[in-house]
Formats: sequence, structure tokens, C-alpha cells
Amino acid sequence: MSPEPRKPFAARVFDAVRAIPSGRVATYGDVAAAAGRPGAARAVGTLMANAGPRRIPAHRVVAAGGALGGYGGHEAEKAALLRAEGITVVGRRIRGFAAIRCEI
DNA sequence: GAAATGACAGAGT
DNA sequence: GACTCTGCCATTT
Repeated sequence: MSPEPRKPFAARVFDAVRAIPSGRVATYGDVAAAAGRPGAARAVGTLMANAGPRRIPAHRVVAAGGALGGYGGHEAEKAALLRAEGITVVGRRIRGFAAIRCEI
């Protein structure tokens, strides 16, 4: 069943990202699945890159395996934001990733 | 309508 | 554990 097929895929992606509470993270694949298109992790990244001035916690969206992923070339800032939420970031990886992974 | 782009994922080396 | 290659998908030009 389609939750909201009237809205574009991007809108559902943004909605899913906004549903991520502070101190939690979700992978691009999880966001894509939450948007109704599992496997479209790459599409999610593309949309985020072109999201423009959207007010969404994009820094809470990370790559699979606990990798930070990308952040428009500012992954260091992304790690800082995650740390500010109580998330332990080691290099380009997240410590206890499975523990803070939010199921959308 | 087709080709190119990009903030991925998984498997293999 | 880190790096490389291929596959997948939606958006934009």
C-alpha cells in the first residue's frame, strides 16, 4: 500500500529524515526504504545533495555499516553535529552505530 | 526520450 | 581493516 504516493519521492525522503530524533541516526538505505523505495539509497543521496536550503537533520543520515558517508564535502562538520548530539564518532565511523540506529 | 550526475550498498581483493 | 569495482535508483539537463 502506498502511504502517500501523491507526494514526490523527495518529499517522503525529507519527511523520513525529519522523523529521526536527536541522538539517533539512519542510513540512506533506511531512509529510502522508509520513503517506499528500498534500494534507492543512491537516489536519497542525490536528493540530499540537491535538497538545497531544506531544514532537515541531514547530518543524521549516514552511510551503511556506520560510516559517516558524505556531506557535500564537509563530513568533518557532519561528525561534529553528530558528536553534539551525544554520538561517538571515531574518524569516519560511528561508535555503537547499531545502538543509535533509528528505525523509521 | 536519452544521457549524465551523485551526500549509496554490497561483494570481492 | 581498507580499498576497488559493479549495481541501483531518482533527479536534472
